[in-house]
Amino acid sequence: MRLLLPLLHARRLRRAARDHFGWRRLRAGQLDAMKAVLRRRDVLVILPTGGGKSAVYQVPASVLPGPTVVISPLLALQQDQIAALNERGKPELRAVRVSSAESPNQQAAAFEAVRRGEARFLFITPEQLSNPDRLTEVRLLRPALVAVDEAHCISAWGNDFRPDYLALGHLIRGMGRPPIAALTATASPPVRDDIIRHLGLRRPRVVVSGLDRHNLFLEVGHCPTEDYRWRRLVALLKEGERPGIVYVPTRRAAEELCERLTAAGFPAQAYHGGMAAGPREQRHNDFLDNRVPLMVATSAFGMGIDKADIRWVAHMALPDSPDSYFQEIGRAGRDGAPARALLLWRAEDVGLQRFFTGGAPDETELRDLAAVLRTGDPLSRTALRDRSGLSPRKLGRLLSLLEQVDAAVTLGTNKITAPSYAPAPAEAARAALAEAERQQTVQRSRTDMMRAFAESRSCRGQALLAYFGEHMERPCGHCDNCAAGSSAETVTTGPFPLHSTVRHADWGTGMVMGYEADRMTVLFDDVGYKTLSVPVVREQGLLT
DNA sequence: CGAGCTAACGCTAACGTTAGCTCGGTGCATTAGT
Repeated sequence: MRLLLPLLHARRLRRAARDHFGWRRLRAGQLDAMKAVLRRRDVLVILPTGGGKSAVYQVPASVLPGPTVVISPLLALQQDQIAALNERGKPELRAVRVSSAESPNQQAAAFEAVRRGEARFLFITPEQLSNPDRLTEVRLLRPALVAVDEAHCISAWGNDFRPDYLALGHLIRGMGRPPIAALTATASPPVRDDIIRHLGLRRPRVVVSGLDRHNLFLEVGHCPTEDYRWRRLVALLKEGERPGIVYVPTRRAAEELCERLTAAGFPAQAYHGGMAAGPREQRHNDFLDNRVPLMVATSAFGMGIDKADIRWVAHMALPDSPDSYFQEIGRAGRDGAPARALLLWRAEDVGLQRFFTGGAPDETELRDLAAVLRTGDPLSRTALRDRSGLSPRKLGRLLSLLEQVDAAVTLGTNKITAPSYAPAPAEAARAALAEAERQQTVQRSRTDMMRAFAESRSCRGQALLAYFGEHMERPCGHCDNCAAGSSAETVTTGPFPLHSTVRHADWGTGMVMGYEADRMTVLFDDVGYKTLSVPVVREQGLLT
């Protein structure tokens, strides 16, 4: 019986995929992950190409005895996902949502539909769940599964931008701790660790597949001047392939480049987070429906672009990390036809990334805030803002740091206080500062890796995969360096096995991520990614 | 770090130069006022 169960699961899943979704085949990675979900195991799924990632939770959810809560970061994205499920017209796939876009009546109706079994999926944001009453309502639904879509947001946004992402593990425990399926298109080992740690995944089944995009040609151009960068972009546009996405670092650059391109005879539209919701949605849809051949956008344009025939993605600045870069170029060529990723970078681009990484927080402000939390009653965010005089953004960042060093805790009432085991304010401030520095060091090391990738003369496919902790035996054959013949033809290995743990006198312990020509990349716990020369490591015994 | 703006400077006045400053990404939810 024990041996039979997996077979039965596989049959049930295949039948559900066929009956509800019309899919006759499931990929190996997909089926493995689905079986794990059905066995009520936590899973972490990393699948770069769009098609089929949602299926990993949706197919098992359609046969599970209970509703599935889908935590998804963007309301627009939720809307598309819900529409896609409801269009199938199957009762097993009906989806509803609770968000600020619904009236209290609509929200009540959504919960009621799930309670009655008329809806199977409840879409919701982390912010909604951080409301204790809301969380209770969700718990009473007795969800059979929680799907965390775009799970890399935990790592990318949790620390400063959307702090409720960091609390997701607690929130899911608060809804009775159903099994969790975390899904993302890209997650390097430190991002995976963040996801597993913050969600509190228990011995998760990690499924990684398809990181090497064979049909995606990787190309990097170093640009000494802004004018050269423009000319390289124009050269790409003259080839005439459409549609394409041009990523720029700022909103202003998006507007300006869009205008300049249009004036130069390449009709384009701009997209960024500062636009009004109406035109923004309009442009998004126009792009999906082929009414916009060129989109000039900031990183706001990304998640939720489910379009298979994007022919290229160009970057007009160095992205902040290979994580972001891989996520953004991954939107090209999902149909499997040849597509291109062109990175046009200047050394000056790094400065902007340094700004975005943020400076060190003020130790005095941290200490004062920690002191306020320890004296008196728990306070709401608004009260804390009045008391401390800090801006909402800054207060959020400091609170998040203090929470991470056990100097602050958010209560069920959504009020914040210091726990009984909190360190003294001075100690809390010191620890929070150290934590902030650690996060910045790791982020800077990611930017360093991005720059190293841009400057590399070796195979780019290998370099990217090594960054994501995967080994590629031979050069990829679909990057500029391979085409130029500068990628090393021999299989490169070194003194330590891949993924083995090493120790460096100054940088502490780390994991061997990969070898590339005579260099090796190590991911250190405290200082992030470092690239070392293999001969030097050998001669001087740098690592043990 | 760099772009782009403003004000001071020089001193025939007009306007060119420059020092000093600010700003720069990603979104949920909520609220006050039409």
